Amino acid sequence: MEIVDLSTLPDSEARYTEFLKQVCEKHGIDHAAYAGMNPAAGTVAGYVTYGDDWKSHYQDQGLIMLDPTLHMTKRSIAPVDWSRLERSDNFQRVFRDAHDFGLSDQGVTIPVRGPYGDIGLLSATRDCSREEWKKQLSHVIGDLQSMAVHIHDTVVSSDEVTSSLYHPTLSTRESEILQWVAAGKSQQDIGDILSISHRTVEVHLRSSREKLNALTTPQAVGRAIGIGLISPG
Amino acid sequence: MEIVDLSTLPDSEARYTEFLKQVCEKHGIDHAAYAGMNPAAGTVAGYVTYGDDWKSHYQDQGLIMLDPTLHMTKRSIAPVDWSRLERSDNFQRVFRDAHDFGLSDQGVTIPVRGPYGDIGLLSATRDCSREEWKKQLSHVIGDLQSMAVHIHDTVVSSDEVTSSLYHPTLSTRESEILQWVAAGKSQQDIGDILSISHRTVEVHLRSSREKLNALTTPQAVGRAIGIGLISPG
DNA sequence: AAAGCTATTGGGGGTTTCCCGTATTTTTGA
DNA sequence: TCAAAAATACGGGAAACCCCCAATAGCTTT
Repeated sequence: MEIVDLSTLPDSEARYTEFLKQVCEKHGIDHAAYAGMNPAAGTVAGYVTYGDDWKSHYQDQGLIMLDPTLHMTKRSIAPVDWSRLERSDNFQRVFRDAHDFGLSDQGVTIPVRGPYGDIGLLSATRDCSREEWKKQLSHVIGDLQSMAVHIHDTVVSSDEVTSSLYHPTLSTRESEILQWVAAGKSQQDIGDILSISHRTVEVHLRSSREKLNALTTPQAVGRAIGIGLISPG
Repeated sequence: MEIVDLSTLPDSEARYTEFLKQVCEKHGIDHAAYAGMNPAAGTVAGYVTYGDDWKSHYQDQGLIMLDPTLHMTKRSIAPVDWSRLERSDNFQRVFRDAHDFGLSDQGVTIPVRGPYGDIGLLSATRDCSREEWKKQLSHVIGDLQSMAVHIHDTVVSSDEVTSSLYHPTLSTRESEILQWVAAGKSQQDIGDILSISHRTVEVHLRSSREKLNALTTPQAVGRAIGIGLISPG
């Protein structure tokens, strides 16, 4: 397998879509799409080979908020065949529209995770018979997996916006206190444990929330666990 | 590519090493190793095809604490060829010993991440010429990547199954509401979203806490994520 | 039919958290 | 080197959360 080195292509958004097109041609796929997201930073970046009409429709209708090929697959470790999503209401909703734009509801999405909570999703879709799709998938899934890793690795290491918000580094006190919170302690408890005021505990929790871009402490705890900064207590 | 379904093999630790052996045979690899870890909790589970002599040496010398094929690769997104680790002091130290046990210092490690901060590392090693290794790697890297995902997915979900007997079952509403809490919503927000009273939301949260044996909601969120009942929002 | 679980709503009141400040020390960057 | 930023620390007051209680309804199990 030869990997097209993304870092050697001209430096612009176009190189990613160009890469996706090459993946399509190589493996006989109709369309490919990549979505890179950083939940802790709240950022999403997407590159697709779809037509502009579908792209604008997708954008206008806010389908990104309910697209199950994003929100279901991002919780998975292994690739997810879209046939496993068919029962979802949102799936019906998104792909009922997609049909009007000549897009198939047959595809697969491959999740890739980085060490800081970042998630990459590479999707491939093709309009053909079920049997043909299954056969094709078994042949190219390994390659697609490598492609997914490659593009995600390149995007997160090159995207300046992402990389600036990339490292949510918690201070010693912050992760220490957040760990106690995950262990079920109150701010007063933690203050007693660390021999500081419970007011101070609250300040550290606040800055932890800000760094993790979390609205509430429970959300911050969840994200910190997801990233691996703390463990469930 | 045909994937050996791990879940159909006899239920024991042996099936993982058996799987690794099959990977070796299929791709002409000397040895394969898998390490599943929870970095925040500091727990590591490993399955290897190495001989018992090396295993005990590795254990006795505490090489797990400094093995760069674990600690360097777990920060990477893409597969790491061990040639990139050669400059590390710890690499020299670990593999100087390895040579005495007939193990090669030529290999690759593939990192895989799950949604709960869990990390799986699949390593493959072979004693041959540099050129031969590079050529072989380019052919099998896609398959290895799929294998890495497959084994990590299986290990993680089987751990869930084994521990699910000891874990509670949340009702639909409870997990639904807990998921919204993990997404940073307040009780009032959730009540509006679900079109129910915020008092009802609080009741469900309370029963969730009781079922999860959690003192606080943040702890409940953390545990639910750790168990896999919800995902970080 | 009664018991048990889930889902729903509400009152009252204590507890906890959260947002607004201020201040000192340490670290970082220009 | 010196200023800016971050980390650490503390407090008042408002908002949110949590605990005790009671009540209704649907649905499954015994």
